[in-house]
Amino acid sequence: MAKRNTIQRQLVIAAVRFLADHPTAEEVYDRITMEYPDISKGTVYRNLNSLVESGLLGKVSVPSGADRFDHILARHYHIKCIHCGKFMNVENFDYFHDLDEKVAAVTNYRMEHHDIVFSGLCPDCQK
Amino acid sequence: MAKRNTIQRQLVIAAVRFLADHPTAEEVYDRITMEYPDISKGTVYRNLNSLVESGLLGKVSVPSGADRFDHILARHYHIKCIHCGKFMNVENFDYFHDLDEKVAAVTNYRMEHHDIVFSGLCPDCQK
DNA sequence: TTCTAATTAGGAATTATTTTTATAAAGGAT
DNA sequence: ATCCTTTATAAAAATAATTCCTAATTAGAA
Repeated sequence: MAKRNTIQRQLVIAAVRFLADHPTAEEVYDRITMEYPDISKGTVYRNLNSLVESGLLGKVSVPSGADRFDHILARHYHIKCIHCGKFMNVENFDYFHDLDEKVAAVTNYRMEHHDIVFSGLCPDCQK
Repeated sequence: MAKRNTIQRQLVIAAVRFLADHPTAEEVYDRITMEYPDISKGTVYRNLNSLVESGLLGKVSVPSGADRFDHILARHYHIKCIHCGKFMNVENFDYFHDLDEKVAAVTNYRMEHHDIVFSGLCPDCQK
């Protein structure tokens, strides 16, 4: 039987798209409960992970923090400010499409993807 | 005042070196309690993070799992098997020393470092 | 449609991970 | 030795994520 397109599933994906900037599961939950207070946190977590498995959302593992979810599916990298914790996309920087292949050659893994997280001081925090 | 080199601190760093392959805080704690059962988990966490701040250990944020600690200080990348969860270093692959600089140029961050985690099927799990 | 079986949600509890807090103890400086 | 600061312990709290059971919902068959 196929995956069911429940109201909760729609709410989860809509919330991630609305929040846009890599919300955590908690932030997605908070957003949804504003208009649909009866959803349970377990449901949000379950749907987030299910949507990631289906390839409809991305998931980013963040240093010192909860996992974040991404509505942008095109491959890209992330950057985190070591002072204020701000987490965002690296814009104007090309994805290394051949990197997986290169590392596959030296590791003998069947490569799926790679993640890069940069850490540094954001312009605001440099002041 | 300088950092004190306590027994617990020595035990923590020795355990990470002994375990070698990116133990989690829990694994470090388990290892130490085999010979020194009175150490508390809070102490292990505190010392691990303190050693990371001092630059004596590395810390790696792992997709879907607890943070891992690394006794190798030379910059390198990591790879995780999406099937068995095995986590290891990428050997024979050069670190991109100029990558931080390039991304700093497009983001205006004062860059500190970057982490790359590859995900794929390890040779064993391909069978 | 209506029925049926499988999936999913709800709600709470549980597990996992990490940090904090309130003492107590210990090391270094004076 | 005395003072001051750092660190340890132990427990609790905070944070993050998953699991369990039952009831409700949904997709697809009839």
